[in-house]
Amino acid sequence: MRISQKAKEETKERILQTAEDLFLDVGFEQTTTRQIASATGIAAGTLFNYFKTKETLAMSLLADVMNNGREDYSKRRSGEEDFEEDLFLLISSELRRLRPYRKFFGPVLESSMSLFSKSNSCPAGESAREEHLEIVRQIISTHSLSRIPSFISETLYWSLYIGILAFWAGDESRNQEETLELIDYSIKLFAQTISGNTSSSE
Amino acid sequence: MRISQKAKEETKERILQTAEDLFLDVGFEQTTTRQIASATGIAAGTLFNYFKTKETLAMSLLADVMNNGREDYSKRRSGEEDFEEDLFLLISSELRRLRPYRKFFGPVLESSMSLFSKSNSCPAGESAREEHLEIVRQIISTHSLSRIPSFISETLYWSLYIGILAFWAGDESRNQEETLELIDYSIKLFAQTISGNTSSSE
DNA sequence: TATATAAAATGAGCGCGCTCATTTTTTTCT
DNA sequence: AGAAAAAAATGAGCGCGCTCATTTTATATA
Repeated sequence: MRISQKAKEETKERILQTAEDLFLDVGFEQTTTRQIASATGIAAGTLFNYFKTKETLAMSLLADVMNNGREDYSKRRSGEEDFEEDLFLLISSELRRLRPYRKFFGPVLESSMSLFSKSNSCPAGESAREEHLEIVRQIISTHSLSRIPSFISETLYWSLYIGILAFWAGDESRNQEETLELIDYSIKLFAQTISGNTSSSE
Repeated sequence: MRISQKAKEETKERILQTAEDLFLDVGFEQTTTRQIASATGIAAGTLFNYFKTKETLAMSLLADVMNNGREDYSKRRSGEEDFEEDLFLLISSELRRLRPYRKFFGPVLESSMSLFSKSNSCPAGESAREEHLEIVRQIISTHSLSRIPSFISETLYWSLYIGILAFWAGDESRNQEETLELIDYSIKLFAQTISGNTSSSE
């Protein structure tokens, strides 16, 4: 059992590596699961013993990368940041890691971390979202008190966050400066809402 | 040419009607293009002479409905509304019309009006977005002056708007009260950003 | 080591969205 | 009306993601 277990792990790694290469090379949609399988040296059907869907495979790849980004964030964080700096550090840490995968990021996340679909049956995507949101919750609770329902603040945050990712994926401005600007505004906006100083009609 | 033109229009209408029935009955993904074709009384391939993709067909359906919503908005608008009321009227008018299609709204919009993909080659979706944004631009320009770059305000708005639609599509609270709450907060949030009273760090 | 059992790999094949060479229908021209 | 040209409908077939009955391999038991 020991040997086989290890072998399986290795195969899974090999699939991920092959898929990454192909996705980067020819894109997500253009890469077929048969290509991935044969380049890995396994049968077409075997791939699906390791990953339920092509989507899941890709998301698994990207979730890993985003996890790394979140680890970077934890390490870089000094604890002295204010609310907005803290959020900025989180998001920019993720984006830094995601940079090489920008090319096929859009198509994958569209369906995997999408705003729609209650349970999209892609556990990697689900947990990536949950872990990201958990950090955001912590940032909120350490830095301020939210007077608004948590389902509201989470939905608002996730909308803005996905919006940032989407914009970033297609941002052709030099060094993605426009993305940085968008992040700034998004965070400022979110901070204001969270802190509850709604200026009109209450 | 006259006769055939009219016949084509009718066929297109019949396809749309059949598709609507099937999408409502069994859902978007569960309905096959072959089903739609045969229920309409045309060959499988013929359907694609009228609509480039299954997606386009569905989006065409929904874009129509959203156009109606926007017409409702224009009619209901008194001109006395303030900025936030005006936006609320726009969004709620659309949602009222979309209500019957909530069931298959999510899956379709996910790919058709998505935040990702620069040009998704679904003209109906593209123009629905453009027309919606045009109204928003007008609302902004009549009610206030925006001090922020327009690509920022549009991106922010669209993120929030898509977030609302997504939440709404899955909102099981009585009368979608939670959606109303989300709309309120989203608009308030957007209004603050637009008006430029960013309270911190400038 | 031989046998029984469980785990993993396999690839033919399904149903899907969609294409395109061919056939059928409609329009135009004399 | 009949022939030529243009437009539209057709359905066999492609390549895709994915399934599943079968075969192959690894493990446990004696």
